[in-house]
Amino acid sequence: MATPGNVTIKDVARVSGVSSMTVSRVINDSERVSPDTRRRVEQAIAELGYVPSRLARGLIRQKTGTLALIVPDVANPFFTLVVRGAEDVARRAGYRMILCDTRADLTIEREVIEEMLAHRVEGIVIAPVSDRSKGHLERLARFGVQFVLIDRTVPGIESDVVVGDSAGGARVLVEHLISLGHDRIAFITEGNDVSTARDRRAGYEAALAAAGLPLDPSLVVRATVDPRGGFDGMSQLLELDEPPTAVFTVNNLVALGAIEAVRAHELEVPDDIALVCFDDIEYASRLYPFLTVMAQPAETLGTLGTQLLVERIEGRAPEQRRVVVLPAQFVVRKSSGDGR
Amino acid sequence: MATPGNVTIKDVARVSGVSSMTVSRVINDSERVSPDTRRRVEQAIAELGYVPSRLARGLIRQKTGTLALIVPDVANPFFTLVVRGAEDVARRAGYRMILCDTRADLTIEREVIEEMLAHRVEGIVIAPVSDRSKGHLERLARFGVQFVLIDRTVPGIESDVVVGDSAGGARVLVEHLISLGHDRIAFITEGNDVSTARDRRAGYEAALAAAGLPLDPSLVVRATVDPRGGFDGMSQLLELDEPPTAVFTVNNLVALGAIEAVRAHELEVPDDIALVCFDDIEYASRLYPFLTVMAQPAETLGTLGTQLLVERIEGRAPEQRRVVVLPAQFVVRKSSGDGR
DNA sequence: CTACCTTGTGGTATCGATAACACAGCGTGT
DNA sequence: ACACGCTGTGTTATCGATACCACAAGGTAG
Repeated sequence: MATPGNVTIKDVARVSGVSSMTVSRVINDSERVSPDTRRRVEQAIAELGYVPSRLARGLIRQKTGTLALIVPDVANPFFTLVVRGAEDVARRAGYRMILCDTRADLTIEREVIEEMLAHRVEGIVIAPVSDRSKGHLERLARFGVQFVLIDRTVPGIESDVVVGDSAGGARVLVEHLISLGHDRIAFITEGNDVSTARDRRAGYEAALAAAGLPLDPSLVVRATVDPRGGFDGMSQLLELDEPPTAVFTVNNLVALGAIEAVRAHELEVPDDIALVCFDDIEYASRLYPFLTVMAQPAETLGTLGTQLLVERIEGRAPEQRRVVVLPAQFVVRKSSGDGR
Repeated sequence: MATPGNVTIKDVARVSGVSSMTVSRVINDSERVSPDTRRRVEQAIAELGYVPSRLARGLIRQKTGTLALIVPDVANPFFTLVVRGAEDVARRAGYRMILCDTRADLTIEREVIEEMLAHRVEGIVIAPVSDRSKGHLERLARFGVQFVLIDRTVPGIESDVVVGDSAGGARVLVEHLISLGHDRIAFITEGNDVSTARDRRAGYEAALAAAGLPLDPSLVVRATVDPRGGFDGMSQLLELDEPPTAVFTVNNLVALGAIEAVRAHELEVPDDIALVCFDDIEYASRLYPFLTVMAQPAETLGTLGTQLLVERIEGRAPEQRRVVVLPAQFVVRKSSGDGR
């Protein structure tokens, strides 16, 4: 049997005895079609299993109905929720969503952005790798493709933005540790060229300063944002002459690795080291409500980011850029301990 | 400044003083272009920021370089890994991947499949909602779109398939419970129209039969495959006159809910109820290695499924369908207890 | 009865790329 | 010197849809 993959509007036209323009009108629910004709055309469509090509339509209409979502790590439970939210809003708004995982690699990010330009996506929701993504983003702007930054800002890029309150959240977490009596509090973070890391560091420093605690540079260690980085970072801290009594990690995955390092040193969280971090791990917390976290509304970052994007694409957005800072939720569990 | 979004091959041709065919040849690395011409064209491309449209190219070439991945729940850590694997292989093979989340809803599945047909994706990797997806899949086949089933088979659909060993894995899990002395072992599962549920049930029954244990229908309860379903299912079991002493759940999310139900009844896993399930939860297990699971190679399902698909699209696959059953890894942790 | 509008439909150009073919210019073997 | 082949380039048709304009048939106003 013939594959209907190559059934075109002309085939439908021939079978139903009208021109392709009329078929097009039926497909697009345009007014000017007599009920009788419409019926005949619809029947032909059903018979032939015709599906209009979005390629051809996109080419002539100059819009594809496709968006892209670019994140650094889909397997991070935080971004997984972002993905779900974004995908859902896109579908409801009548758009398809292409997912790209950059693996936090600037080169891959550049490549996927080029790909998305070639695909003529109408807009992009992106959690950029770092400030160094600026070049790619400027290229997007020059190309005339709308985009919304989520989770991370990039200095010099004036697009719509949806982020969590990193500075405020970090401050609350660290103040919590201080209130429990800690005065040597470390921070395991990633490079300062990622806005969330920068902002969380600012919150960390602000909390220390407000409490009159000194800022000890040896307590701020830099790591990759995955369990391995957390492991290495925590190991480094534990080997200091005067190790910290509490640690704040820049995100959930780093915290997991950090805990593993603590255990590897035959110590325990929170008894020997108190721990707090950004971002919850939904399913882990259900099983074992252990980590004291600043839980960001991940799914909302995805949904809201996509909504702002769609509004802008459809010209329903104000000219002014919109910067949304979503509050995070402070969830106290065991890992921060009961104090010293 | 003009947005280069509408820079076409003709603009490049004009600027570099050649015909668009020559530009096309440069873009496609075809041989027959003099070094000098090539240089001029490349410079014009750079100057104008030209990016060839995949729409136009796809239309004329009759291929889009796009695949689709359709899963029932991207937020399930199992499928998250599938997504990562699939996305990665697709990118390396030079394809883009559109992600669709059906939320285990047959209607949404039908819609997204139609969308993907309209997009003229070259192939689809799909974890179908259930056996009732058969109609959609037949439509795909008739349309001439290649697809590979992952995680779940569908009776009557003879495509390439990559699944985990559900029957074998289930049997091992239940035998483990039996070896620990349990003889009232329950199974919380989903509808029998999902192949994994069916196969795991077969494994469950086989293990009981092999041990000479009776099959008590009241110990097999049906639930939705999420924590809520697990909670409800376990609650139902705990309220039996003679509750089970051990429970096998059809997947990880169901297990989480089941545990919550046990706790809600002021009982404990594994002391009061032993628990085993399919599918690990990577980050949860790192934090708290608690669940005894049959860990499927989720990322491999994604990578291998996509590889098979690409091979088939590119005509490098044998005519014969390929059915790959990947072994799962049995990981004993605490939730199954030390026996009675 | 004529001018004009509305309705339903068709014809043709077009979106941006490539396939298929054509062809000019030059080198080469005999 | 001629047929032939190769190199580099251009011309035209085409992919599948829609925009835009044209137009016939019938209704309505004056």
